[in-house]
Amino acid sequence: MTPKPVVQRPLASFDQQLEILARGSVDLVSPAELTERLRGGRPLRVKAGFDPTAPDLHLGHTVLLTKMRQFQDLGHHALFLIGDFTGMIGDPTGKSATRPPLTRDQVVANAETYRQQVFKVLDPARTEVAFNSTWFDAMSAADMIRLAGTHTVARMLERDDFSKRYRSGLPIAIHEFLYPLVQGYDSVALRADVELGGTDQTFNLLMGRELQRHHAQPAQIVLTMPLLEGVDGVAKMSKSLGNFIAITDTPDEMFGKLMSISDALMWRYLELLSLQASSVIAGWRRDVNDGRNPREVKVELALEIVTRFHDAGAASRAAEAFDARFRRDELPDDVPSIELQATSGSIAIAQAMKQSGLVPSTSEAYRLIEQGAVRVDGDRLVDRARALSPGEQILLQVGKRRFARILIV
RNA sequence: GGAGGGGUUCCCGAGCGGUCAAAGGGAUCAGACUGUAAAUCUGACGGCUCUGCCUUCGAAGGUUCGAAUCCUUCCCCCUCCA
Repeated sequence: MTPKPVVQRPLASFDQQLEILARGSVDLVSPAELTERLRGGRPLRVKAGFDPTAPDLHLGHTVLLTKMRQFQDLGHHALFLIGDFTGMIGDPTGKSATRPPLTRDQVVANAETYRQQVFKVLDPARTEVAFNSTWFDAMSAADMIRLAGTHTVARMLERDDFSKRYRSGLPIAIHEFLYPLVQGYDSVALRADVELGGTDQTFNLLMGRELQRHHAQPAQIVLTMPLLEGVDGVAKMSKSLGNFIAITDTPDEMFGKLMSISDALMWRYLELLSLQASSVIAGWRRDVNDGRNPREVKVELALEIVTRFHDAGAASRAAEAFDARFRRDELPDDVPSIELQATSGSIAIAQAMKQSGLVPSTSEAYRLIEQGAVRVDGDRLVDRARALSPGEQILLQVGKRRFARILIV
């Protein structure tokens, strides 16, 4: 049987499409079903749910968005679902206490922030933003009970988190059992063909399949993506660990952070964040094996990501600024100028460092001076008692990244 | 309700009357080396008016020349039994 190429942008064979869509994924249930649905030629409805809190996205969140974008580039339709109703339950992770429900205004404000950030990755023309309160607010208590009646406690206890808690005698509130059902019902309401999620979502995603079957819909394909490691390469990227690259980071910050990741992590980032074809990335890998400096590949990655969240001009400027500063040891062009008052005739250098915000304490300042980390007008400072007099103007540098022009008045 | 164990500097974790600003590891910062990579080496890692002084070891009192270390009360965690 010859598939008719009726997908809107039939760039690739179905096998190639499958390869693109499965790239980086942990689980795909199932490849055969996905291929079959791709062959159907209809743009697929690809759903991913997002928490109505935490609208400050970092690259970890964009793994799913990037995957959605890959679907879009093959002609499919993204369903960006904001779980404002689900937020009342809070995903049962067992670690945090029940979250306080957000107000309507907060949800609306967060949704707007999402909109601004998310469309750096997604194609707005092929994206539908939905709120699950739309259908759940309209649901009666009787409807909810019917929904709850579709599954058993035993079935719910299959979920890893629930079974662990049950076994160790930790509490599971009744409403937590509703979470997978609610999320699964979203797929029914949206008539999702595919749902994307992190590996921690597997149970909930599979629940969608069952509920769709229950409602006489074809079961959605489930695609889970791994959690992205942070810039330290160890823990998952998270705001609280400080190992994140925010999508609102400035071009310079973003470029610099990407250049600082390890070579091993670079390949991971390319696989999960880059829209480059796998064949291109494989080529780079061969080049590096043949002796090409991995740094050059990292520059490609940094350029692509900065371009995505800012633009190509910003990316090349960031690359240039990075080279100037770290390869040619030039000064950054945004050195802050600070005026300091010499209250008693002069001001000690350690004091100036603290007051200008270059160090948190004078103790820290003295330590850094003793370690040779401080430069005044480009020369290493050795005299820890160096005093600055009114009228004096110096360029102060602490380590490789902290700079200030100080004027004493 | 009963029995026991514990709260130490960002995190883990030693110390159990003076030699303790407090071992060791992690994280972090700085220097060296580099591709601001990794790895490695070196050093630092409470504060200050900085070669000395001041404040920390759950909280408040007390004993002592001297307490993170002993006593009292209080607060909070954990384990076992009921």
